[in-house]
Amino acid sequence: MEVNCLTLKDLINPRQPRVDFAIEDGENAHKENVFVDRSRMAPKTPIKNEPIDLSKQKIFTPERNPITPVKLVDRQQTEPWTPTANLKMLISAASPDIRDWEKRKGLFRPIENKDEPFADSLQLHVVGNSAVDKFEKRRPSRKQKSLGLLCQKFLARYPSYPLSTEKTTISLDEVAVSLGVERRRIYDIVNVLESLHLVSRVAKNQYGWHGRHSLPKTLRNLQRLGEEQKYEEQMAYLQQKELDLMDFKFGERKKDGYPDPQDQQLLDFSEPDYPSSSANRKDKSLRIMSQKFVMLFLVSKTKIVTLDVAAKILIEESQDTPDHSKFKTKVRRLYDIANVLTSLALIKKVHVTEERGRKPAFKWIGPVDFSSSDEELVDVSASVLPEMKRERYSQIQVCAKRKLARHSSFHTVQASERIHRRVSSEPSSPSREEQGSGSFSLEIGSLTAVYRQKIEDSSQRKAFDSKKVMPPSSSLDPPVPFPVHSVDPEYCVNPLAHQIFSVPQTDLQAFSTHNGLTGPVGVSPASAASDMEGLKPALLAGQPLLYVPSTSLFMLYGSLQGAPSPASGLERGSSSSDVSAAAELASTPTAQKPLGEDRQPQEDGELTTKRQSTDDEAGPLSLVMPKKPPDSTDLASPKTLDNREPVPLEDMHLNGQLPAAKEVWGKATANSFFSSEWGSLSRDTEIEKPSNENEGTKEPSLLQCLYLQSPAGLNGLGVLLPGSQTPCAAGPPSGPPPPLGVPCMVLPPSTLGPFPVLYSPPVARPVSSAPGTLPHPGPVNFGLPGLGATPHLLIGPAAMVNPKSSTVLCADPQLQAPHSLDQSPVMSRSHNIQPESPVHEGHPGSVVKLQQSPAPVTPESIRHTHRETFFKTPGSLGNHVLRRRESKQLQNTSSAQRRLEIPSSGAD
DNA sequence: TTCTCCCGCCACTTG
DNA sequence: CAAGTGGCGGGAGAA
Repeated sequence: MEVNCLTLKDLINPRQPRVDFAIEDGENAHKENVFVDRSRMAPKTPIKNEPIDLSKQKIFTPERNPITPVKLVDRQQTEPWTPTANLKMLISAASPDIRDWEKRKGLFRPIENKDEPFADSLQLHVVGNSAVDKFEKRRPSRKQKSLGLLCQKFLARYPSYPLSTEKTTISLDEVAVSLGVERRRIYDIVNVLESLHLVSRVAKNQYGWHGRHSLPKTLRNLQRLGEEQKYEEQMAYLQQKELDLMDFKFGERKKDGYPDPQDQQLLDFSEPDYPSSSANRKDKSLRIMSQKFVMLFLVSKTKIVTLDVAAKILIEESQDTPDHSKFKTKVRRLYDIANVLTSLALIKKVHVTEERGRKPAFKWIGPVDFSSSDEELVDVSASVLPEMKRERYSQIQVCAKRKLARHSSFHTVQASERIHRRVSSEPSSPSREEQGSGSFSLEIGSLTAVYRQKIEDSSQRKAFDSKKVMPPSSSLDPPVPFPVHSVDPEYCVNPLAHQIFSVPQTDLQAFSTHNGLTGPVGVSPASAASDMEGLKPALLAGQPLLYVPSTSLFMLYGSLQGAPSPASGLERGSSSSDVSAAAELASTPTAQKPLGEDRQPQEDGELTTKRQSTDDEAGPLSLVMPKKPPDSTDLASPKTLDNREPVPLEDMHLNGQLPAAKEVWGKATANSFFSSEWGSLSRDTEIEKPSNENEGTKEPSLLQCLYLQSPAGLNGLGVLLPGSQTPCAAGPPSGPPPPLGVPCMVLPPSTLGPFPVLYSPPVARPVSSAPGTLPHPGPVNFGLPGLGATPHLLIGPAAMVNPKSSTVLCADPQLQAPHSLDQSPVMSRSHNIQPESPVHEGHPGSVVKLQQSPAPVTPESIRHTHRETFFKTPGSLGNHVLRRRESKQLQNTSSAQRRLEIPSSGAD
């Protein structure tokens, strides 16, 4: 006990150097090492250990914790506890996840290494100081206990796209125990997930896991509801109004402009209405809030929602008195929701800088375009929001209409004025949408303007500087230098979505700025930042690199507009310049995509979808990142994989993407965004694959693709194909080293010009037995040799790739095929082979597709991340994975899939 | 200081 | 009535 106390003190006063420690340090080092190892062992110990709350961990001392046998042992060994040792122990005992996470960060190693070899006095100090600090870092921090991280862990437990056959039930108790948190926290997660229909309550303490199959529908529905509710207008109104927190703080409602009580009532479609009949409101409160919150994003053209605005809207709807406390409470809830949504890769944190200052906000990074036929919408509406009965729905609609009627005029005028004032200068001519809708479109006028500016402004840099929306400087969003492979690290992180991310110009610029990327691609400073960060790196590793010439592409892109793409092109068609147009599309889902995107042409769906949401992104370049392919590892290593379920999304994406890509290219339309997810998802949903095989096939979708839209006419596109790729497509596993990482890249020379890119594949990947490993982020290096106009890029993944990996890749194609099932096998193939596809050759659009190699060798952790979930935390994942394995259902399935996959590769 | 948001009390629901 | 749910907001870690 005493020792422990000392330790704590030490922690508190790290500075105090102790001679004792000095000596001990050496020991500690060893101990630590040992400890670490044990910790690893620990996971195997009954999960029960985990149950301990992280929060409690702080308090608990080894002695107190009889639970973990490990500790006892450790303790004995390490009698001379040093703060470090203590911390380590605590941490390890606390949660394997954390442990892993930290390990990944490399905290331990450095320390350990240092300690062991040198037991210098210096070290002593070091230990006393830095070491302690480090330990503290290790100590479960608030971040580590964050709902977002917890949610990731939670999500990691279940397949994003479970087979129809597999019915996964979630036991709240079990989950709480396994995740080491109290059930209350699980409710928070589950409620949000439920709002999106990812889960549904089955019985007491039991939820059913549905996965993301219906997510597109749900979002579509929400979007529609949001539109009906005129959330966009409300947002614009609030913004314009600039209701400050002040208003709420003081509990004063502004008279001016503010809707009178009556109006509010009209506005309040929510509370009373939503909670379906009998259900108590409370029950659904968080769910409803979540849905509304999502709606705000979906209707927002900028796809950015500031918390204050969201909170205000919620307060209004709830008819709560707008006092400060209410506001705070709402904001808290919004954070809770946001954390979950972030874990789902649907939103990311950003900050909006306005006149008033910087405001916390979130940006929608999930699928943007779910437009579909009306009928679907209708159907969906019913299914998606169970709580919301149709009646309600109709009521809501009515309310919304009324609301609009009342507010619109008022709203419009003021908002418009204000916005104009801010933005007026904006160069871009208002898209018809904007004009049509009036100022609303400007909801975040400044932002919009900024983005627009960016787009239009040839000098992107300026735009960049001026841009008001910035990625959170903090952890999540470091303005990443061009994201290497994943466009935006943040985005990348989310790979979940596999969504296609457009590359913001800013990013591009930044990228350009950086002459070359070196080092692990994935690792960006950003990664370091947040909890997510830790994960990011892993993700990155798997992902391919993308290089996008910023400006040039941009410019080109703009020019391209002209050529509308036929089919799916509809949405895209507006392409280029019309960011706004795109926005429109986004906003008005229904009409636009009448085509039956769903099934058949997944392509369509995909194509349709992702236009980039907003202006900002409007950039011509769109990157499509399918989620990371399920890791090669998955494929490769059966073990690791098993836990997770497959990652259908990816597959889907791939399939979809390819086709889409083709179309795009063919059409020469510049921007095409697809969300393969959606398209794929829907398919999945529809088509459920009963057999593991199918899943297995899905997994293959490892590939990540980047699309750079290039102007339609680019003939000059430089395409780089890893030689291996083709082969891969062919599928011979063993063949020449398959190109894992990036099968091919097509870059318009012009664009590239500015950026010579070197892509050095990660050097040898760890040869780990693990199969296809993508080059981790680390390995990839970009250099800027001055490439000429000629094809700038090169990717040489193939060389890098291990044969194994290659296999994986090959396997992927096959796997993918299944997805493509819906479509044609050809599609699947094509995507693999893309280079081969005609599109590549002739098409103007420059597309860069990178397939990622799946991945990481080792790891489960990685794989997990990449896979469906993408949840960032790689580290944590690892543990989870293990746990997962334990978990029955999932494991089995996944394992099966894995197996299948492997074979497939073998077949190749 | 502000932003975040964990934590857990306690009221409401449900079985 | 006990257990399950989850609203709510204090208060503290992070930035």
